[in-house]
Amino acid sequence: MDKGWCLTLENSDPVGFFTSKSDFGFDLSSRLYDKEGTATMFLTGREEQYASSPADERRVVLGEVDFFSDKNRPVKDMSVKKEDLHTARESDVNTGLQLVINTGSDQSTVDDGISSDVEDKRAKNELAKLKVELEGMNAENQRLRGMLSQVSSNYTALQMRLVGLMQQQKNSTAHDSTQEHEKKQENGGATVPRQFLDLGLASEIDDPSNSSSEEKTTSGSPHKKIGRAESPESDSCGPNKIPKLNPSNPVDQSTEATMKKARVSVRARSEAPMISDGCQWRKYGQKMAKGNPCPRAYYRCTMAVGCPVRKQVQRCAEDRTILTTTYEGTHNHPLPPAAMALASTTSAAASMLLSGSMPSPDGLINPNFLARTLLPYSSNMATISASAPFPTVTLDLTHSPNPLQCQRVPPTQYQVPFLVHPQNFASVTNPQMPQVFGQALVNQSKFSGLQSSQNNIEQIQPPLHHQSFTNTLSAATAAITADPNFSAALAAAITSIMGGSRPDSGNATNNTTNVNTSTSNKSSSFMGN
DNA sequence: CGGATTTGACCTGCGC
DNA sequence: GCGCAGGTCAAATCCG
Repeated sequence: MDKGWCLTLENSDPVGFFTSKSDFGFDLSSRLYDKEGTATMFLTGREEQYASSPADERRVVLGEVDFFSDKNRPVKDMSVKKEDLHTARESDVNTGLQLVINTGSDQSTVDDGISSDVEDKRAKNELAKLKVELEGMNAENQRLRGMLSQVSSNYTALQMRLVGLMQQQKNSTAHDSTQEHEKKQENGGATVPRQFLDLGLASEIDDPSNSSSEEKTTSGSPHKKIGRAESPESDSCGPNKIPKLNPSNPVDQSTEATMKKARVSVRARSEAPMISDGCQWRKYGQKMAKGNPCPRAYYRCTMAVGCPVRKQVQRCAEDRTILTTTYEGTHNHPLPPAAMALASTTSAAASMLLSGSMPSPDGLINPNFLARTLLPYSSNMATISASAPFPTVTLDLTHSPNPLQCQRVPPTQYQVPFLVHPQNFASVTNPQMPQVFGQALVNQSKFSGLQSSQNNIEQIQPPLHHQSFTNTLSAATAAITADPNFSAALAAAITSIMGGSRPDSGNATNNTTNVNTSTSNKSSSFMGN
């Protein structure tokens, strides 16, 4: 014999037996309403003993409880909107009366004064709480903005200083050497600082040689032919030149080559033919790529003479709203801080990818900075691949932003406002230079109304700094506050990759780690909440 | 007219 | 060595 609870309707036969009150499926402190919500029928629970065997129908009533007596009612006259419970509970007990159970539970709108007050108070409390949270986030937002701009300005200053130092070094070596020796000094000098400056500032070291070789190409007569064997790979950052000039250092050779090849790829949804990334680009080619009906366009940075940075833009074959932009090379010119954040991020990522370790301790591309700068994409995916032929960092921005971001950023046709929203000034990336984003939309005059001439750059800069940059930072910092976990995840991903394969060791194999904060991903175990 | 884009040709690297 | 695909060049063309 078992003891249990018998549920009965008022003045009717039992409708069910349960081993405990909780098994009723709803609060026993209930009354039943008809569809109109008027007539009530009390639920009554009786404690009974009954046979566990179905054959034995005998029951012994031990006691009967009216759950609606004042003594047992948990909240006096608490009632619940009938619709809620109708849907939720009607199936639990089939009374055959199409009754609606009123449990007196606390989840619902209210139709009497007391519960109304309680609900109001609770709502107000929650509202106040949210306000406090919002204020906190705003404060953090402001703080991060300040940090971001400070880092940007620090970087710019440091970069300019480095340029000056390099120029100085170049000049001093030039005076002391023969012409042939000069060349060696230039290139040799380039490799030394790079060793500790890593990718971000390495571009500056490349500058003299880059500029000189590029100037040969660009500043010369348009009809002057540069030997084909020389042109593409004879860029100072090209892998073929270094070994000749510095054959005694194979490590540097491979590093140079890898740096040249290191790429940062950004996938984003955009209707525009090209996402704005703060740089000025000139299209120099277009090619049909195998396996993709969409042509691949080739662009070269024209913000400075001889800037070796190039990018490829191609639409995804599967989803043509997705635009894949791949950057390669290092800028040889300072860029406005407008787009520093993300540029630094990808720079740091690429740097780590290439160096096989966390960024140099100079602080420019330290993990914290990486963290802050990558966070705008926190709800998206960063894929870092060391697969051949080039180590590539891919920022996949095609995933939906997380709810927080949705709330903070007005919806646009783009999913990633920070990157491709025309008004927010897209900021994309440079694989190696922590300063690429800036002057976005210089080439996107159809969005901004700005012209894309060199002369306008200066005109553009003030609004960049004061308006668009602010917008960008807003978006960035908003995203930062939205997901504080992403940076650590990315750093872990990079470290993970580096642990498995070092591109500069020449044994790059398929070794891809995904950092995905928006969807579950088996390969990113470090992103668990 | 000057700068940007287009486009066909050419070069290079890689796999077979 | 050959063919293919990716990447680049530069003359032609477009456009403001």
